[in-house]
Amino acid sequence: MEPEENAQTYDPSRYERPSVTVDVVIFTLISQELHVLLVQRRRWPYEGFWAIPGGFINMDESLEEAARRELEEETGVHDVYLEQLYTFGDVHRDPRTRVISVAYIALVRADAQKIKVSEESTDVRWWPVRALPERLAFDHDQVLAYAISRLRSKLEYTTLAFQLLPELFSILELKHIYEQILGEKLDKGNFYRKIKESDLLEETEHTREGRGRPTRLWRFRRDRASDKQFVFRWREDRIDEKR
Amino acid sequence: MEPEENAQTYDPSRYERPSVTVDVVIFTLISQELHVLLVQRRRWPYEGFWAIPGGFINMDESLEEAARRELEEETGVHDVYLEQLYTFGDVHRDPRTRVISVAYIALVRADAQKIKVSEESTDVRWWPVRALPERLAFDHDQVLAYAISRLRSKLEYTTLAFQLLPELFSILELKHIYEQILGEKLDKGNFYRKIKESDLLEETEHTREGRGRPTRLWRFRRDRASDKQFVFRWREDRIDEKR
DNA sequence: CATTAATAGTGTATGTTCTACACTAATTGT
DNA sequence: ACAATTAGTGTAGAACATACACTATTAATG
Repeated sequence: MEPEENAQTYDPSRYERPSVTVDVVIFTLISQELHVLLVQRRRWPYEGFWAIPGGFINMDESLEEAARRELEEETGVHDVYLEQLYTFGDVHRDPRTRVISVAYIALVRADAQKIKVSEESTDVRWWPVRALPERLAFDHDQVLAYAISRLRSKLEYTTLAFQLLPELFSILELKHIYEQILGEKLDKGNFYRKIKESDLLEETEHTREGRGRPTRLWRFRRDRASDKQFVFRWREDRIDEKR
Repeated sequence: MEPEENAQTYDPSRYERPSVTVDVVIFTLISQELHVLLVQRRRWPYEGFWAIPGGFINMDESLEEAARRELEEETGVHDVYLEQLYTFGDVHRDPRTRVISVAYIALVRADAQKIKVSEESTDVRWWPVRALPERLAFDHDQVLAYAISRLRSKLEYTTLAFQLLPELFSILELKHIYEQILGEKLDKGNFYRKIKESDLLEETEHTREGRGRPTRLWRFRRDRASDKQFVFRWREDRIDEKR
């Protein structure tokens, strides 16, 4: 922000500039498993390799606007959770030219599976995080690994988990997600108490009927918790183990 | 990373490019108080305003290399803690042209006060975080606020505070740093107990004599805690306020 | 040599939160 | 009626946090 300005007038053309792209790591939950959206490259470099979707930034849009645009181009979905992850800028990460990539994480709701990823199309696919392609294009292995680790740790002390759930869900489903992510069983009674105290859920009239008492469905109250704010956390000491 | 490539050959010049700068928010402790290094602008825009030091990225250096270069240019110091903070890219944050800034945080050790900031020079100064200039240049108020908040929250679950301390320090000095950054008084007794339990400190034979009982000096045990790992935390509920 | 000032701790009562587990309640299909 | 399933409540004990009073050690000062 304070370049060596020796000239009287600022002349940006004096400086050679890198390209700037925005890449978006898009997560969703498909049948209780975490998936990520990848696209297959059709030309050099890394032809045939899978890559994180992204594109050049336009001069008239902010970084986040660019990320949302990419996201909507790829999935047709808007109104999703979006967060800046990290900026990758190694000199030779793209063999064509100097490219700096601002990476974002997006969480797409499970019920928003209207996602326009056609089954036939071979070049855009949801990949389960547990079984990813061997080697991604560019430095995208690194980007994706970082995105996953960030997601895991943030799920433990933010309300991010709600962003992955469908609009309506039961408390036991919510508990199940937490158990999946934390890798341990949680006490049912304590879970009910905590989630109620947190005041994060809004009761709905909807139920889902089955064998026994109908499942009551709830909705996440966005107004009660911006994602910047901690509200709900399990096993505080687990926070210890990361970052 | 996957621009719309319709041409057979990739031609980067088709895209108009933003400038990319790296800004470094440099913190240190001066007489037990947290300070940040700012530079005063000498020309339009924001002439006379204080700004976070930074500069354009060169085509042959990575982001982190650029940050280290800036850091050394400003302070003459290397071997410091450096961490990427966030990338700021609003369209009109710089009135001259489109500028995207990758911001870093640097923590400079207190005993490294060989820092070449001359007292006479009016245009580079350490500012106490408790008494910053009213309004910084560009969006640097926002950048600095974010840096401080990140520093605060990371302090609570990492061993970052030790990066600010000299090689040898007393327990009360350590407590003082925590108080500075957290902005609240801590209980002496509880502090002693916790820091002892944590097993993070190594006793040394050194003391510093003064009026009363000599101050015992300690050393941080790097082996016991990488900064990625939680080890020491105060007031867990404060974690709420971040990210 | 007593006093003072500073660091370096210990003790403990009280309150808050976590944890485990037993228990009750509601609703529906069979 | 009863089995199955979701939906809770109650509670004792453990663990942890907080506040504050107290003791101990050492060296400079007069």
